[in-house]
Order: sequence, then C-alpha cells, then structure tokens
Amino acid sequence: MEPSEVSSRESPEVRRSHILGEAIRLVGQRGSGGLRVQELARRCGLSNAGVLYYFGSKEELLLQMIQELGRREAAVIEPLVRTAERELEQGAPSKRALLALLHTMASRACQSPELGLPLLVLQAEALEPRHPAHRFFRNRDRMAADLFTRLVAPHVKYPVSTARQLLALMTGLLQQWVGSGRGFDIVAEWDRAVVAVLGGPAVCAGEAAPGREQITRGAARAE
Amino acid sequence: MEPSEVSSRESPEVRRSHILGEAIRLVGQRGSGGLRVQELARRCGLSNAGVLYYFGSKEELLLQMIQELGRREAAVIEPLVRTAERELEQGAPSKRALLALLHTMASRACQSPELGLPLLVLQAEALEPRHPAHRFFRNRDRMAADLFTRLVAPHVKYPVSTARQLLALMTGLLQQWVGSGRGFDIVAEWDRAVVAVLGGPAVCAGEAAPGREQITRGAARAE
Amino acid sequence: MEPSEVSSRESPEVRRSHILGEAIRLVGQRGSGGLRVQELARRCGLSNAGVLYYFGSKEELLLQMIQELGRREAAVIEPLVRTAERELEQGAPSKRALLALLHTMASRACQSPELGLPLLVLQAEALEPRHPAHRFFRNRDRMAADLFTRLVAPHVKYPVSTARQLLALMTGLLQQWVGSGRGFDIVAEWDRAVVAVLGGPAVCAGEAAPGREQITRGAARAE
Amino acid sequence: MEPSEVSSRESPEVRRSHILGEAIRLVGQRGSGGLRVQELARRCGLSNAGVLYYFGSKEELLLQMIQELGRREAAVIEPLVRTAERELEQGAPSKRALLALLHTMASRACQSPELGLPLLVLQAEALEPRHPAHRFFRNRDRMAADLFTRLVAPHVKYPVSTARQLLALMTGLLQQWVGSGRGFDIVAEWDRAVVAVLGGPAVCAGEAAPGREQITRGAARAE
DNA sequence: AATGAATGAGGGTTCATTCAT
DNA sequence: AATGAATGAACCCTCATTCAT
Repeated sequence: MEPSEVSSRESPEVRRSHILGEAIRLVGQRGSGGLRVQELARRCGLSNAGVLYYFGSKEELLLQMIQELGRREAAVIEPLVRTAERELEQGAPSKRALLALLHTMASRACQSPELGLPLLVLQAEALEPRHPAHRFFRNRDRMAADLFTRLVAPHVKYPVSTARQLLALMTGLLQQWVGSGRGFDIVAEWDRAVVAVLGGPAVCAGEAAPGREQITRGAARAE
Repeated sequence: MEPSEVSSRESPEVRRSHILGEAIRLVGQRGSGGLRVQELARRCGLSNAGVLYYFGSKEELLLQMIQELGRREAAVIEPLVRTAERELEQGAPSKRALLALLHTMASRACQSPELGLPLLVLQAEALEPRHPAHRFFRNRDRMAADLFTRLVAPHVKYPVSTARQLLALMTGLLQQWVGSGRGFDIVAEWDRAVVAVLGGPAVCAGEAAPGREQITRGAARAE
Repeated sequence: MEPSEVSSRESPEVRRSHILGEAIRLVGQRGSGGLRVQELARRCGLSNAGVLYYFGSKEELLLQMIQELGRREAAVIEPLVRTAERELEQGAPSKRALLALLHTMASRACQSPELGLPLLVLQAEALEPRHPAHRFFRNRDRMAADLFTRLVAPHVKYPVSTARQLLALMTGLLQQWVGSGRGFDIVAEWDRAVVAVLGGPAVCAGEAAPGREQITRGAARAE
Repeated sequence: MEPSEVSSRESPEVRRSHILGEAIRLVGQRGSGGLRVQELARRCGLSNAGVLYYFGSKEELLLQMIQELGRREAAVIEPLVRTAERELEQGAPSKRALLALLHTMASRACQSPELGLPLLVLQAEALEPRHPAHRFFRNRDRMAADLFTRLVAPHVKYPVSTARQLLALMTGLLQQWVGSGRGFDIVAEWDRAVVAVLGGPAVCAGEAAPGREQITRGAARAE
C-alpha cells in the first residue's frame, strides 16, 4: 500500500511507467473520479507540475492509464490467448485442454492482484457510455466473449450463452473474492464453476449444436 | 436522463425521497465520487443550500442514499426473500420451486432498471474497505450468500460454492447486460445459467426456452 | 456554561431578555464577530427565525445587546455611582469614604462575573472606531473617568492622571484575573492598588492641587 | 489603512512576512474572527488561493500570525528585557535604573503602534481558554509578571502585587490611549503611574514632568 | 408568537493548470 | 527534466435572512 520507492534519478521511460502504475493503484482505491494529480505526484515523489509535465493534462493521464492497464493485463494473459487461438486454428481443443486453459487463465489473473481491483472498479464505472474507459472495456469484453464463444463452441449447446456465463462468473467471483478480503480459494471455485457450466468431463462434445448460433470472430461492430 | 419535473411545493417527505432518488441516479452515472451537491440540487429544482438543509452534509447525504438504495432494493425483492424463507421453514423447496424462485428474482431485479447501474457501480467502488458503502455491501452480500446457500443445499454437493456461483452469475450477467446496452435477454440467460449451475439434466431443460437465444429483452440499440 | 433552561412558555419580555443574556455570554466567549444567530437560537431553545422575530436583524440584536449590557452593568454599580454623586454634592468625601466606595465598586463588579468577560472582550474590540459598540464604550469610559476625577480631586495632585490610573488598574487587573482563571483575590489586589495610587491614608488631603486641572462634569464632547 | 503596494514579484520570504503583517493589521481592526482570507489576499495583491498556498489553511495562518506577533513584539522589547535580566544578575538594579528601564519599555512599546491594537484585541479575545492565542498570551503574561516581580522585589513590600499593578496599568493605559485616539501623552502618564505604584516620595518626583499633564503625544485629533 | 423550508451571498478549501525559471 | 509560485473555477458548507403558514 505504500508508495513505491523512487530513486531520485530515473529514466523518463521508467518514470512514466512508474507514474501510470501508481495511477492505476489510486484508481483502484478511489475510483477514477478520485484520482488527484497532487496525491499521485506525492506518491511518485515529484511535484504536481512534474506529473503534468509528463502527461500534459489529467485527461490525457487517464487515457494513457487505461491503455497501460490494457497493456499490463495483456502482458499477463496474452500468451494464453495466443495459445488458445493457435489451438483453435489447429482444430477445436479437447475439453480437457479447454479446462486446462481456463484454469491457467484464472490462476494467472490472480497472480497479479494489483490489476484486479482497478479493473473491477473501472469496469463498473465504465458501464456509463460517457466514461473515458467505456470504449476500452467494450472492446475488451467483446473480444473476450468472442474468444470464449469460439473456444466452448464444440462442447456446449449454446456457446454464446456459455461464454457469457464464464465471463460473468469470472468477474463475479473475482469481485466476491476481493470483497471478502481474498477469503476463499478463487481458483478452486473457478474450476468448479467451469465444470458446472461446461458440463462434466464425461459429456460428449458432439452434443454441441454449433449451427444454432452465429459465431463471430473479432469485434462484431467496431463503433 | 432529464431531471424530473419538480412542483415548487412538495411535501418534505416526498422531497427528501426525491432528492435521494436523484442522488442514486447521479451516482450510477458518475460514481459516488462524482456526486456534486450543486448538480443534484439543480436536478431537484432547488439551491445547493436547499439540499444541505435536508441532509446537513454531503457525507450524510451519501450515507442516507446508501440506506435508501438498500430500502428500494429490498422493496423489490424482499417479498421474494420472505417467500424463500417461508419455504425453507416448511422444509426444503423442490428444485422446480427453487428454479421458479430464482427466475422471479432475476426478472424482478430487471424491472427496476434505475437501481441496477447504481448498485453495480457502488458495489465495485465499495470493494475498497474505506468506502462508505463497504459495510452495507458486505452485509448485503453475506446475507444473499447465506440465503442462497440454504436454498440450494438440498440439491447440490457444494452448496456454498453453488451459491457463490449463482451470485457471481447474477452480478456478472447484469454487468454485461448493462454494458451491452441491454443487448440481450438477461432473464433467459439467467435461467439457462441457473440450470447449468444447479445441474440441468434432471430438470426439464426445455423450460429454458432455447429458441429464444437471439431474442433480446429491453432496448437492443447499439449506442 | 450550559444554556439556561427555557420554559416552553415564557412571556415575550422575559424571552427577549433571556435571548440578550445568552447573546452576551456568547459574545464573551467568541467575540462579537463570533455571535451566530443559529447557535444563539439553539441555546435559547428556539429556531433562528424565532430569534430574528424578536430583533429583526442581527445588527439590531447586537445593538440591543450592547444596550442591555449597559443596563445590566448599570444595575450593578449605578447605586454606588449615585452614592458617589450624592457625596460629591455634599462636599468632597473623605479619603476613608473614597476608599470604601472604591472597594465596594470592585467587589460588586466581581460579584456578577457573567458581565466581566463580555465587557472586557467588547471593550477591546470596540477600540476600532467603526465597531458598533465604539460609541457606547467611549461614553461609558468618559463618564467613568469624569466621575473618578471628581472623586479623587481633593486627595491627589493630578486627579485626571490618578483617575486614569484607577480605571487602567481596574481593567487591567480584571483582565489578569479572568486570564488567570480567577487565580487570585482581585478585591484585595484592587484595594492595595488603590492605596498605592491614592497615597496611604496618612497623606493629608490638603496636599491636593485641584486648581491645576480643569475638571469636567459629564462627557466632554458628546460627538 | 490602505493596502501596501505590492510588487508583482516578491521573494517568498518577504511575501510571507508581508501577508502576516497585513493579517495582524486586519485582526487589530476586525478581531481574529473578522479575518477573511479573501480580504487579506486582496490587500496583499494576490488571490485567496495564493494566500493559502503559503499557509495551507486559515487556522494555520492564524497560528503563524500569533507567532509573528510575538516575534515582532519581542524584536521591540527583547533588548530591554535582556538588559533587565543582565542587571538582575549583577545584583538588583537601583530604583533609578528601574524607573529608567520601565520608562524606556513604555516608550518603545508606543513607537510601534501597529502592534498595539492587535495585541490589545487578541489579548482580550484570548481570555477564553479555547482561543487559539490563549496559550501564547498566558505564557507571555506569566513571563512578564515574573520579570517585573523580580525587578521590583528589592523596592517594594509586595512585589507580586506591584508587578501585577504595573502590568495592569500598562495594558489599561494603552487601551485608554488607543480608545481615546491617542489623546494624551501615554509615556508621561506611565511614568507618573510607575512612580505612584513603586512608592514615589523617596525618588525625585520632579522627573515626572508635572507641567506636561495636558500635553499629548501622538495625534490628538478627536475623531 | 413562532416555525420550517428555502435561499443568495460569501466563506475556506481543493483542484487542475500555467508559467517563469 | 522538473519545480515553486500562483491562479480561476468549482467545491462543500455556513450565514443571516425571508416568507408562507
């Protein structure tokens, strides 16, 4: 919780990233409306004018923070997403492989807890269409829904619904987990939920009815 | 979205409630940190001093708004909760009764959409322990988890986990629904998710209206 | 220090006086700039509108409070002043009589301590010519100086100076007394000071040189 | 009374001191409760935010103003106090030396009239224990009483009382002097009072310049 | 005789932002 | 590359005051 130590001489690149990281933490704690240039500067060990020297304005800072948030999240799960895409190109992954993939996703997500709270808070705030992060989350969520839909398509009857359920569970469980002070084993709960939603491993993948839904790739309508 | 018309002479009781309602809307749109006394006053058709005459301070206003939010939510689902409790006292409800109950809950929750967004935003903000609504949501979520656990206990192997899953699904689906501009039929999705989580096969899955997957409830306009 | 009890039905006259008394106390505690209509009302057990109903405006309240202060002070020492004037008319009082008179004055003044602090504070504030109580204190102090001058004239060489000294001692000792938490016997100190300033009782009254000064009666110039 | 001219670029040190000086004047005129950040800022030629940039809050400004007041008063009479202390260490000062010392003190005090009124007003306000300057004046007055007691001890029977009388006379005469629009020669009056209180006859009373009683020092204009 | 409701003006304070250095 | 000084706008809040009741 303490502001990270700042060496008095940091390369500008590093300092920029450092400021954005601190901004992410602050937004997690106070919401995006609670981000104050002065406090951010204090936590980073420089003056408020110093922060604005890097970003020009608070608005710009917020936008860059959102991008950075995306980048950091991507750095954590991008490899898994690429694995998933690769498997999809080689034909549908087996249910066993799918379960393993989902398991790894959840476990990775929980290993960078400094992203969890900011993402949850921003995601909720960004429900309002005028929020600066609205578009970011809409795209992100669409891509996730799309990927999940394609992943589960071979194994379930209503892949769009199932994808929705998986994403809802991920968000909802994460929220409960954080709200309860990390009071339970979220990965175990996730695994159990995944099994419940995908049907037990015994279910034959052939039961799926892929033709009933139009599965889209990429954002349906990039507004 | 427009400020509701205000007659120049309202009974104090009504006016209080009116202010709180407008405050709830504002918090839904801007987050609790984005609540401005002046704008709230403007929307209610009185001066900022007029608002503070009723609540003394913004802090107090926020606290009372949270309570009012609880009251309004309770007014919507309390009857159902009482029904559930009554059934529990008379022995465990049948799976069919349980499904019906959960269905009604979701459908009721969606019928007062003015509560949904504020609740979602506040719930996320309140993850931070120092948030004024933190305790409120902790209690609310605990009671919900407790109730759901007792309800599903006769029908599943891990009732605590299942309750968690149901709550996670409810929050997560609601968030997707709002975020997508009410772009799908959330009640249908909920029903389907409930069946998946509670163990479908033994129940008549046909109740989930599979053909309706593409049908949306609420405005489907992509803003 | 607690607000005096207010019966729910008081005659208007009594209530007026009650409000003014409470105002005097408040001014003693916070200065005349620290008098707040709301707090005054609270202490009197009525609404702020109720206070203004009696006095019309805060300005008017302040003015009436000053007059009331004068009246209450007069009620305490007026009899003594009259005694002094009577003695003066019957020829100069003896030194013994003078000392007795001054002693009684001081002892009376200390017996209504609720007036002391307000008077001290207002007197200091009213040094500024634009203060609403400026004229009041100027007249009061001039009359006091005049009276003292005439009283001591037969016994001292420079009666104007001696009168000034006596008044200065009275104010200064009172201030020390209040400031020290009533930490010494102010009447004894006063007696001692009076003796010092007037010269011991052994001094012959004939030493006085009344002709050297113009002794005025009444306010010199009532501006 | 006019705001002193302010060059648009002042060194921060100077500006701080300038602000405090103007605050002292304002408190003298309106009382500490009448100090308004906006007006202070206007008089100093900057914005209210500019004033708060230096002091953080009005409360802090007031506290620092009191300290500054102490510092400025000390700058005027500290040398004399040190002289007195030195004389005390070398054995008690002669009565003649004591009178000279007291004379110089009063005359110095009157030479910086911009401190007089603020000190008088604050001292009276600070009688209330909760006043922010209460402690300051309690200490200051205690030290003064202590010093005077030690100074007069060799020459009078009740040195504590005599010290009290001297201090009371100083405050009281100053108040009369200011209240009368500097309408008399306060130094002469002080000298005469000192002689009276310390026991005159043994000293050469002729030093008190009897003929000057009607002569005033400072502006004699009756406003 | 007295109040509850409401307000406009002004208070201190915070905030993002600017600019000379 | 970064800051100290300063600001205007907006914020929450308090105040004396009004007015229908």
